[in-house]
Amino acid sequence: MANKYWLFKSEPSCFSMDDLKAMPKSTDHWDGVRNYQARNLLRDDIKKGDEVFFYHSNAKPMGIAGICTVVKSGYPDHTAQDPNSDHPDPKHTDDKPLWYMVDVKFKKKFKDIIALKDLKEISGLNNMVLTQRGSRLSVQPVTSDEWKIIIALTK
DNA sequence: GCCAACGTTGGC
DNA sequence: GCCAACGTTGGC
Repeated sequence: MANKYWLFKSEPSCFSMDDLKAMPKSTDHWDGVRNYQARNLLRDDIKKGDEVFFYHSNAKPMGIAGICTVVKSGYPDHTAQDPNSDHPDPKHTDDKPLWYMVDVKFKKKFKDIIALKDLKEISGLNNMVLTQRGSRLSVQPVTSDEWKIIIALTK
């Protein structure tokens, strides 16, 4: 099965690409997702070996900062059980996990952030989830064509 | 800081 | 099951 491509959003003031790089082994779990559509992707579709664009939202500049790699497929997001975490949810239990996360490892930071503004001007990316008006999904699929177009921008 | 778009909640 | 109200996301 070929690897797939994804895009994860984060507000860098909360967790940035540099923060991921600074973690032990440059690896961390992508916790705190509390949206069902994103949860389904984390639980069912995002697998070890997949590659992920790390997107900085609500930031200057706003755009794709680099690439990380999935090193562990979906498993229950135990931070939901920690009342002191940012996103506790009493409906999440050991028996019936509700929320999921994956582990990602820093791979590469782009020399320059690829700005959302620029992505929106590329015709091949017109149908990308990220460039859709009102798109809020924080974990989203990227097609291999979209991935190639964006990678080519960094060369 | 504003506000449009979206997802979720809860009354009925 | 509908939908208004509400809270959040995230670009601008």
